[in-house]
Parts: sequence; structure tokens; C-alpha cells
Amino acid sequence: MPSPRRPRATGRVTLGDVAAAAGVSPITVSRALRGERSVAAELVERVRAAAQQLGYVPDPAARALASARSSHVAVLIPLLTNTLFVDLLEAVHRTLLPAGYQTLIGVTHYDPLEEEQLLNSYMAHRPAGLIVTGFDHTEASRHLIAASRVPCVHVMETTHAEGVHSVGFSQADAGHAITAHLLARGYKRIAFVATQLDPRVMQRAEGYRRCLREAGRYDPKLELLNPERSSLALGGQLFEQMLRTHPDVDAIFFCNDDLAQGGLLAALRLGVAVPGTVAVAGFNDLNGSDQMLPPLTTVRTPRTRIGEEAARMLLALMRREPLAQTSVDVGYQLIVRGST
Amino acid sequence: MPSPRRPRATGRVTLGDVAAAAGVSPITVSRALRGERSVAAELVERVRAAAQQLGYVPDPAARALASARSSHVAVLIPLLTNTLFVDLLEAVHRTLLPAGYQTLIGVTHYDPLEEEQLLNSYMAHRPAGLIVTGFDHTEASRHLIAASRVPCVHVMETTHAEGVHSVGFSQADAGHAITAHLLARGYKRIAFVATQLDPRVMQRAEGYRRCLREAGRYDPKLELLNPERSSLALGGQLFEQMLRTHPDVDAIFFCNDDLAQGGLLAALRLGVAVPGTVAVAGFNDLNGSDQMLPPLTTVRTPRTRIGEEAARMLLALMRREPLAQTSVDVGYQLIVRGST
DNA sequence: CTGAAAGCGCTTACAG
DNA sequence: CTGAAAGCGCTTACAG
Repeated sequence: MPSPRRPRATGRVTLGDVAAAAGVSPITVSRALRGERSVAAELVERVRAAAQQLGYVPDPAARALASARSSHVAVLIPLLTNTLFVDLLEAVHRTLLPAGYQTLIGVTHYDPLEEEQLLNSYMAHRPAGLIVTGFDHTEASRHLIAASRVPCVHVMETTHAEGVHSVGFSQADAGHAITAHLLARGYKRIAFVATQLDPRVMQRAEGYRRCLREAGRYDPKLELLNPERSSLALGGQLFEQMLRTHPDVDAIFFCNDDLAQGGLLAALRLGVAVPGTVAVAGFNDLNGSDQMLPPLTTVRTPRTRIGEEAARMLLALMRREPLAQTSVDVGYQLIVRGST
Repeated sequence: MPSPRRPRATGRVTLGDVAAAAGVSPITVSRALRGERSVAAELVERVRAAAQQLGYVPDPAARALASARSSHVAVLIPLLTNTLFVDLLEAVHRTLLPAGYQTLIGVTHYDPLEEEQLLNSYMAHRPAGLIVTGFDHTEASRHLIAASRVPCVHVMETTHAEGVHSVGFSQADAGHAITAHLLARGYKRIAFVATQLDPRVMQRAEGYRRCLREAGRYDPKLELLNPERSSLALGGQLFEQMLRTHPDVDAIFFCNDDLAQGGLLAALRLGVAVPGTVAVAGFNDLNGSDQMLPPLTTVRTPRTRIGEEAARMLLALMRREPLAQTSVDVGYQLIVRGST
């Protein structure tokens, strides 16, 4: 046995160890363990047994270096302080982990330029796949993704654009649906209160406008758009402001449940009857909305389902399996409760 | 120039390219870029300039393979559906990223065995560092961490045990403090309502007990312990149950703000005056607690600070820098609002 | 279906 | 302070 001059001695069980134990070559072990079909069933068994017995765990770094592809999937979301995206992240993580992929967090703060920088640094890790939020990217980001050839799935919205993969639902339709519900309930002066003003919020606004225009009831003065970050406290402030400046408003559609919850709490504080004096609707069906007083009417958005479907689509892309569809619309659900 | 027979052509700019451009050896580039002090300042400048100009980005996989240490830090937390841990994760991620470390998520679901399995698979990635929640680990996990020699920081609780690094605060003292506040307010029949029953919740329970025993007011019948997962809805149910079974209770300390918020909303629904009939206190100062009716008295826990401090401590450990202290107590803050 | 050789892009351990 | 050699543990590409 030739003793190498400078053994580094990491103490790791390697492919070679398994190969020696199974009496085959390292390449065969590699193929057998990765499930490549071109290995005799009997050898696969022998290799598996040897690997199991030695407690062999493949080295992700070596694998990444040799194959020019890591086992990491980068997930770029706007914020971690928003339940919506954490639910999404959780679902992605939970779906990818058993398949051997690690989830890398990227927080863009709703800033396409920040996203571009993240993308630049994450691409150095040769991710096996990519999940990005929406379609609001810089030209450079788009190029980077396309040129890298790294499989990528867009989430929260959908598109049928050529070569683009997406899982989401129509934010505009959902905005339309809840506005239509308010109209159907007989409300006539329906306000829209929004913060953050990211692309998806503005799509909900479009749905709201389209619905009211169709009914001949659209009044731009009833839109209150605020660029600050969403919060319960801000929802309360905007609720007050809307009632003060437009006392004739009889319903408010908040672009997000946290604002709507803040609005409901402000109504309690101010003694404003909901829905008697003014109805309140939210969006997303966040934690606690069903516990409010009155319980909040909202749109339930299937972000967990989006995360799972996106992860599954990405797995298929990474494994180069055929795809049933490049765009999955998971829909949304109107949840009518006491606040309207 | 010898043309290799089988070039793989990844198209990547490598250390060698930078070395050629700067007119030095690859090792010197490696050292210069990593900031090893043993390189002449003039060379460092030349290397930096060349790297910059070529757009060189180090390959994490190659680095990990050669050095037997990746640029990943695994963070093991109980749940992703709990703001507390997401805030922590966010802070860790935000602190580590500029230092060149990627955060890997691990969700243990409060299960030491699940944590052990995660640890097993994460260790194969040769993490540069580890952040784990609390001290409730299996014996095997402890061995694995110690044997791997991977720097590890425990968060949320603190210890002065030999060789253990921790950032947190005394959950028991915080539980004691808020109970003492209730006593000082004149409440005499103080209940403790808890769910989840993880180690930190039970430490708060200990603080509650110690405080009431000191005051001669401890009554085990006023403890309502429920193993289910925490939620607003459950908080409402337990609030009702406590008032029904113990109508003489004049204050309730909920182990977490979501339960307390649910309790406050249930009080509104039932027409129970807070704090007139019963005072309500929570724990953690979660989102929305200041917007409740009445606003919720609680303990603010500095999870963002914990995340930052833990990440900083870990950075020092990973860089083998001297540590000011192995245990950092970040304290907590009693927030008195209208509910008590 | 199986394998020997080369290579992925770095860093470690020695030298000088 | 700088460098030539070897090695980290895999997979790709080519043969047979």
C-alpha cells in the first residue's frame, strides 16, 4: 500500500471507502447512489449496503465542485418579517429538504437592485435552482438568470410568457372578487387603503378599480395609498384618516390583513360600528383575522400551496424531468366573515 | 502553452486567472483575498485590482473542499411559524451575510430527536458554524457538536457551563418580573396559562412559581398547562376556561403574547372587563400587542439583539479571535400597558 | 453495464 | 513574505 507523502486526514468516509468495501470502482458507487439507471441492480444493492454500513454521507462540496452545481436552492423573498413569505419559505424548505436540497434565504426588501446584488453573489454558489418573488426584476437580473441556465420558478403571480416558470394566482382577480363581494353586500362608497405599494398590491388595486368601474362606482378620491411598511398601527391610523376625510365611505378594502386588523381595533377604540357604519375587508387571511371583533372578511391566499408547488416544479426542472405545465394557478378563496 | 486533453470549460474566472493577471502565484492571490496578513501590501493591492477587473468571485465549493469548512452557518430553530424565531433568524442572517457566510435553516419542531437528525445531515455540509436554540439537546447531538469542533452558539437562554457559548436572557427571571409586577399592582389570585410547554415556557413557569411562593400566594390550581401549539384562538379558549373554572382569578399571565392577544379578544367578545375584572399579561411583546384593547402588558424579549450578538460571537469563534465573554445576557424589558 | 484518467478550483503543509 | 506540489472528494467525458 503506497503511503502518500502528505495525507490531510479529514477522517471522512469517502466514495473510495465504499467502493473498496463493495468491491467496485468509485464511479460505480457514485452512479449507484445517485440512482443512475445504468447500474446493475445487484451492484446497487451491494453498494447501498456498504454505504449504509460505513455510514457514508456524500460530500456536498466535492459534488458541487465536480458537477458545477450545488445542492442549494436560493429563495429570494421581499421580507422575512411578513408571515406571507415565511409561510412560503417554510413550504419550500419542507419540500426540498427530503429531496436533498438546502434552502438559502435571500431578503430583497422589495428592492430590485438589492435583488440583483443578491443574485450576483448567490450565483457564485452555483445554486441548483432559484425561486424568486414576482416579475419585478432588473434587466441585469433577468439576463443573469437566463445566462446562468439555473432553473428558476417565479412565485406569487403567474405568467404564460415563453420559457418562464411560475406558480401563483391572479392578484388582480382576487382584488376584483373581494370588491365585488362588497358591492353585492350593498356597499356603495368603497374605499381602498394600501401601503407598501409593491407590484402585487398595485395589482389588487387594479382589480378593485376594474370592479368599481364596471359598476360605475369608481372614485379615485377613495384610494388611500401610503408607501410605508404595513403594520397594525398604520392600519389604525389610515382607518381614522379615511373616515375623517371621507365620512361617507361605507366600506374599506385594505390591501393586507395586518392593516385591516389595525383598522378593526381602531374602530373598537373609536366606537365605530363594523360593519354597521363601515365594513372592513382585508387580504391574505393572516393569523388572528378569524379572532377579530368582528371576524375579518378577507381573501385566503394559498402561500403554503404556492411554496410546495414551486418547489415541486423546481425539482422537476433540476432533474430535467418533463413538466406538466410551466404555469400553475393555485387560485384564491374569498372568506366571508362578520366584518362585511 | 500545453493544451489539456479534456478541458471542462466552466467559463469561470478562477484564482489562476487573477494570479496570471497580477503576475503572482495562485497561493498569493488566495492569501491576499482572504486578508491573511503575511502578504506585502503592494501585492495585495495588485491582486485586488486584478480580481476586481476580472470580476473574480471565489468558488465556495472549491474553498469548502480544500479547507474542509464551508461558508455556511446552520441555524436550528423550533419553528418558522413563530415571529420570535423568525426575528432571530433575520438578525443572524443580516449579520452573517456581509461577512461572507450563508445561513442555512433548520426547523426542529421542538423535537430534540428531529434536531439530532438535522444535525447529522447538516454536519455533512461541513458548516463553518452552528447556532442552536436552548440547551435541550439529545446526548448524541451534544457529542456530535463537540466532536465536530464546529463553533456553536446557543441562543435564548444562557449558561456559564465550561466551553459552552450562549446568548440570551433568564426566562425564569423574566417570568418572575412580570408576576412581581402583577403582585405590585395588587392582584392576588394570579393564574398562569401556558401552551407548547417547551423548556423556556417551563422556565417562565418556574419564575412565576418562585415569585408567588415568595409572596405566599402560590396556588398550583391556578396553573393551566396545555401541550398544544400556541395560537390566538387557543388563547381565547383557555381564557374562557380559566374564568369558568376559577371565577376568583383576578389576573392571568399568559406564557406568550399570541395567547394573551387571544385572551383579550375573547374578553371583548364576552364583555369581561380588562383589567377591571381580570388583568392580562403576556410575554415577548409580539406584533400587535401595543394595538390591543386595552394594550397588552408584556415582557419585551430582545430576539433581534440575541441574533446579532450570537452571530457576532460566532464570527469571532470562526475567525479564532479572542472572545470577550462566552455568555452574553441581553436582558429583557417589562412593558407596562393598559391590560394590567 | 463498468472503469481508468483527468479535472473541478481552491487551500494546506512544507520549504525557502 | 512567497511559491511548487499535493490533495480535498467527487463527477464528467471518453472508452470498451
